[in-house]
Amino acid sequence: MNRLISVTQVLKEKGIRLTSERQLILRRAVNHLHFSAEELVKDVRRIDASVSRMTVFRTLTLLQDAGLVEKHDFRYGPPYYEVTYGKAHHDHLMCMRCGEIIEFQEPRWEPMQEQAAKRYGYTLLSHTHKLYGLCGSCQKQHGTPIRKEPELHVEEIVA
Amino acid sequence: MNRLISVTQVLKEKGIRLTSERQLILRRAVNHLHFSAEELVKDVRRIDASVSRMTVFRTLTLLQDAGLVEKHDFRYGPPYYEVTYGKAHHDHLMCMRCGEIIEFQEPRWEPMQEQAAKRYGYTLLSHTHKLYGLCGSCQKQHGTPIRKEPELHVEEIVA
DNA sequence: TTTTACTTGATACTCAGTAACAGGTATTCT
DNA sequence: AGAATACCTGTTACTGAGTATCAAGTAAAA
Ligand SMILES: [Zn+2]
Ligand SMILES: [Zn+2]
Ligand SMILES: [Zn+2]
Ligand SMILES: [Zn+2]
Repeated sequence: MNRLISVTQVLKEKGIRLTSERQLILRRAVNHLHFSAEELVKDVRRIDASVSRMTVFRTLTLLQDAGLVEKHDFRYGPPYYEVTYGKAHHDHLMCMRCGEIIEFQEPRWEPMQEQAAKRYGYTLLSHTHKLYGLCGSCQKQHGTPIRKEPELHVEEIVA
Repeated sequence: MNRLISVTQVLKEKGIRLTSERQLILRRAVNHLHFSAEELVKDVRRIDASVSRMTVFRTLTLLQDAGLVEKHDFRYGPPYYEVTYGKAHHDHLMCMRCGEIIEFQEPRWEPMQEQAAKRYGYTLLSHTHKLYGLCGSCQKQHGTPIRKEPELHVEEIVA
């Protein structure tokens, strides 16, 4: 898996020790697209139950500080994490009913945000832009109430 | 206070009972711009300690469901609430150091988001767009580290 | 007036983490 | 190699931002 190798590479360059726990956590993280912390904990512990919840959280913040992982607060469901290393900037579109998350790019917006910030004397450092709606198939299910807890589309274990 | 009157008006029209607790909570809420739930609890209880935390939370969700209040998850600090009733749509710009929150409008973006969603077969229902950076005065303070917990600019009590 | 519905406060619990701390591993120094 | 040091880990306890439950109180409807 290419992405795993390059991520571990970056960690080595930053002098971050690559313990077996961290390796496992990384291996599982790059296998998901958007995952909650608690999901990652379960996923990791299903493979090695001796790895503690704490270590998963600690590794997650480590990776965030190293700029490899980003945390996204979506309005529905828990915060999701994403291994962004090697991916181009993108924003997110979420279905409020089934929880599907689509990543999209809108290059025209990016410079406009910088300008907006400048109008108020700010230097822009980052931004989040999230769209919420109903996906094609969920639009058809008129009767069903909107679920607040989205299903996650998590791949099967390929430890 | 005009805004308070029109907000209570809307609640009456919706058949929501306007108890004394709710009146106090509303009165305090419209007095703040962006406030955390816990702040509102303290603020309300400073005036009437018999009002429970629960009631404040319940009223807050009540107001959200009625579409009068919006919750904003900013990346730094706790979630903030805002009485949006009577205000035009706007997005937010936050200083990562001092926590200042600026509301701004960018009418050109709004239709573009609809289009972006449509490209993926989605109907857009809402969105959040938040910019993070450093305000003018915080840009000058190079030495000081970036604080994660922003100071809140809360007005004095005018019960 | 009696029944019913809504609202409240107290208490307990959950979820997503953080903090403190002691024991275990690596790394570095001598 | 052995000692000193730094880093990493698991356990336990705690926090913040709520949610769930439930009994008692209050208001509205019949
Ligand atoms: Zn963007
Ligand atoms: Zn859907
Ligand atoms: Zn907008
Ligand atoms: Zn500032």
